[in-house]
Amino acid sequence: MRYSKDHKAETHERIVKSASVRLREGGVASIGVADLMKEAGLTHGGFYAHFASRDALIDEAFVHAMDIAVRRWRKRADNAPKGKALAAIVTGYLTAQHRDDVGNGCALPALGAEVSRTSPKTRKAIAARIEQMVDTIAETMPAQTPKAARREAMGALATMMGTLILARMAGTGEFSDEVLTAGRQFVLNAEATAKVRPKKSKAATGPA
Amino acid sequence: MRYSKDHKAETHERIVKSASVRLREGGVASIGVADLMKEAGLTHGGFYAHFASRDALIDEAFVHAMDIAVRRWRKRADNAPKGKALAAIVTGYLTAQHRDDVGNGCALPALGAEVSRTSPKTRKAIAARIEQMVDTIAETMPAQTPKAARREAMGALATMMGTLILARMAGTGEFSDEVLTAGRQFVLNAEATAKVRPKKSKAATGPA
DNA sequence: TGTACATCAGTGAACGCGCGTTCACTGATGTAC
DNA sequence: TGTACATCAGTGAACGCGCGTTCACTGATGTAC
Repeated sequence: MRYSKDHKAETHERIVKSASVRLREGGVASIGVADLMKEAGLTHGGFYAHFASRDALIDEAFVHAMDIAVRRWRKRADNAPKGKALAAIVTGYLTAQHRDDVGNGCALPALGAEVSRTSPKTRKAIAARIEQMVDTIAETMPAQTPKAARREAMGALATMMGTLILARMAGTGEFSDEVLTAGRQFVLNAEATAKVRPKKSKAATGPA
Repeated sequence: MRYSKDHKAETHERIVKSASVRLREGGVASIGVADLMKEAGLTHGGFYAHFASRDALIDEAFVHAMDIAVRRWRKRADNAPKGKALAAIVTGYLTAQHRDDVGNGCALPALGAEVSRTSPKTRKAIAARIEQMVDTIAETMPAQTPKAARREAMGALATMMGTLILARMAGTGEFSDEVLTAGRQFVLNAEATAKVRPKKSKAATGPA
């Protein structure tokens, strides 16, 4: 072998990593083989020693971005103070900094719509990772039934990513900041209700 | 003139309309000049009698998609039963049908991430329309202060669009359906809390 | 230990396709007389 | 009312650029002897 035994694997990973940043920043269209190789300090011809095609790289970049996101959610869940984990998570997630750094931010708001245009295999891999995120958040939820915790986690996750997207659509001004604030409040409000209420929320067997 | 006086305007609108559907369905990358003109029953050369460039059309298509969305929110708000408007809106918005018909669905979840890649001018136009949506929803909110209603509306809007995106990322199976259900519950939970609580939610001056 | 050979990550020129854009032309209709 | 002319939405061939992909080649290193 020309280089140390895992030199190739390292190069491969370097390409996938920078692809996953660009993917989040500029979408699939922003990924160019030549650009990416240049960023990795190589020339474009060598690309095909690592990937069967541009599409194959894109699939990997999607999954990689999701993997990073899963890891981060787990970290957030682990680090959060017992009892008010969600508050800590939301506060850390819905920040102006996160809004303004798409490339290094969460994969969910960045990739959202583009996911449906990937291969079925990749879509499955992505769905599996979303489930992992949901489960991770659900663990931090104050008891209830496991199913209720899962529902709450899904709602919170959807609100967090939705808020970030909406804030990004709104730009970087006052209005956008207000969206972030509203999103934080909204998650915490919903959780407060869930904590207070009895298990079922459907029928008129509520407290009143 | 060759055709009736507003024939050109009609053709123009037809192109923009089908572009806005494709835009939501497949993103900016899916918009091809030749394809679009064919869809309008014309040949590609005529395109430049209507638009300065492909980018100019894309800008128009973005704004058009947002306009449709604004109009729909207003309709929903107007048609909703007094007192439980949000429930009606959420139930109508977070459906499997809406999830599965991206091209004719709401612009927010479909365009999300791509908005930041449009021209500053278009981004401003989009932000203005988001504000209109927020105001429309805020009107349906049970009193409180106007500011609180606005916040609630933003949170609800973010949750609805976020849920739709998350459900789409999750595919079309059971898991995805569960996401929709969770999103509906989450919005209603948050609203229930807001209704019950006194104005301020910051300090420890709460009910307990 | 030193030398010849094999390997293979990486090079860079070249290819070819898709697609946005241009342009000379067409022909149906409105207008001037 | 009829005829000649001007207009301009639309046509379709052609251009050219960007970019993914291919391929013959390189040269540094590991391995065999």
